[in-house]
Amino acid sequence: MAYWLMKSEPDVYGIDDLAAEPDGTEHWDGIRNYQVRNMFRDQFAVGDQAFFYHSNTKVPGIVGVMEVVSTAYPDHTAFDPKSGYYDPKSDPENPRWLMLDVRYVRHTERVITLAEMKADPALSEMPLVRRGNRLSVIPVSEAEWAHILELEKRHD
DNA sequence: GCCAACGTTGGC
DNA sequence: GCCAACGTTGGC
Repeated sequence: MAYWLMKSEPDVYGIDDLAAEPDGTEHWDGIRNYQVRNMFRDQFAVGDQAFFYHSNTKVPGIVGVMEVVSTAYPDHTAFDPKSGYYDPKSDPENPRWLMLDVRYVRHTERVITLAEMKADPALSEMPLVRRGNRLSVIPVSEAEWAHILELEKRHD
């Protein structure tokens, strides 16, 4: 089983939106980056766990946990000219972009902020805290996953 | 709102 | 196939 961190802007789609979905399940669409698409295609498996991360917000950080509940399949928003994610170079005969389904597991007890993860030597190898990283889906090692869950229990 | 970093596009 | 221009991401 693998672990992931998946970013979303709370103004667009946040952890509360996922929690409110029927069965807490929704597709993770709109990925338009080849590295992420390849991770979806080659590395994601049903049962994987993922952190829900709020980006582009006042206090960026991890706000929840979710579970991967499907393998990757074509992202239909790419076929829809009315969608903000429309990509004329993707068509149903030869889909360029993929999405998959995730299910809400829980909110974290508190926001585990980017600032504290950056300051933590145990997490210094995470692409999340590395300069210039722009991926919206990031692999997390088992050790990092466990460490972040420990961080969650710390309260100042 | 600014801007650094980086991916993509397209002319040549 | 190079690379400048452009667009996007996302922290601050």
